[in-house]
Amino acid sequence: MSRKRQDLIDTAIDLFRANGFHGTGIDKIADEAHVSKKTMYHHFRSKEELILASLRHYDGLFRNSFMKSVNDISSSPEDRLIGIFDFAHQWFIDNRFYGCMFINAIGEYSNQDTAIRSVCQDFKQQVADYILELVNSTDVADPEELADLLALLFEGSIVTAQVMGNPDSAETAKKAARILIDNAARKSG
Amino acid sequence: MSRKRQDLIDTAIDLFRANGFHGTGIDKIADEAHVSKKTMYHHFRSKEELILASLRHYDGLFRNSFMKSVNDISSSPEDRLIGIFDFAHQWFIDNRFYGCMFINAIGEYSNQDTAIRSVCQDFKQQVADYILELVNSTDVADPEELADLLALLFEGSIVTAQVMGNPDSAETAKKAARILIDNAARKSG
DNA sequence: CGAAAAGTATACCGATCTGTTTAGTTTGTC
DNA sequence: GACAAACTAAACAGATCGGTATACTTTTCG
Repeated sequence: MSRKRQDLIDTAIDLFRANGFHGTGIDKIADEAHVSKKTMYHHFRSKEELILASLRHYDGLFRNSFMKSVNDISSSPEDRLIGIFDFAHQWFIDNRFYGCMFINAIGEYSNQDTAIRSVCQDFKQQVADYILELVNSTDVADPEELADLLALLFEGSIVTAQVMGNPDSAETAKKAARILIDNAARKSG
Repeated sequence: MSRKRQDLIDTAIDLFRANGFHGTGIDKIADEAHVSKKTMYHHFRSKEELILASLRHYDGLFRNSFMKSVNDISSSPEDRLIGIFDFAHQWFIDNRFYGCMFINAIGEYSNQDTAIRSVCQDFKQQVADYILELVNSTDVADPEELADLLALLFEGSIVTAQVMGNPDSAETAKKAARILIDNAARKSG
């Protein structure tokens, strides 16, 4: 993998997150990455290909950081489930938090571009799968249902933090998560 | 209020929702509204002013429809709270559902444009206020907290429906809402 | 009626967009 | 040390962007 190629992806991720996809031009990405436009079009056939590569790379970065953070919190599956929202809070208070890159991408390409939609859906699905994995390690009657509920809270806290500029939505979600987990455990136990 | 002006706003709302804000050009809006560009710039100083007018108008339309639907469901505050998610489901199954216009707007203008951000925040705040109003009519120990939790579920279901193309997220949110409302009532009663 | 307001179509402006081309330079490797 | 791959800067294309100007027509209303 080329160094320049990776520079382009890293720069593109930063710019897309801060200024959106339509709001970020090819020239600016190439400039900021200190790469000529020709080289950029050598590595990526089009802007859409660069967008897709950026989303895929960010997918890996994010999920890696997410899972590592949550797993490091505790060895208890219950604590890890709650820990999701500690991770969220840490994410939200970063001054370069501009919401979820994949939600934003879908927002800009809702009416077209199945490839972009697909990458975003894959990301969300994998996050949901990870949450389900954690829930499966706990003793609840309906793991799929609890996992769905927690994933919904996670998404809700992201959007609320983004729109309202309020990182505390992570704490709100955590309260709800505690109640829902307790409820699921009570039914099962 | 001019007829042409309203045509522009109506058309702009449709196009912005389907194709995004950067993804929708001035020319296309004027064409589709059957209004000349000159007239358009007579009514709106700039694209941003048209965006703001569109967001404000849609705010009114949406909240009106939302509150009317929910209030029509039942006279019981508890049923109305649950009814929020029936409204959401109806919204999501529309084939012209492209997510929440305000969330999408923030996604495109996260790094600038305080005016646009402000309109979006106002919208979300007013929806939250309405939910709190409903919660206040029920007998719970901590109305603010329950309202925050339900608002979070609402946002989560919107984004999940949008990204995953899955209107059932409304039903998932409804299940969570029932548990959270029961929990809040039990504490209080 | 007559004038002001609001409308039309269309050409134009400079800037920016994605993408290509030209011509020349660096770099790594056998 | 030569050759191919990767790179550079910069000009160029054609389209589209937001926004303005020109010249004319329709509508509204005292």
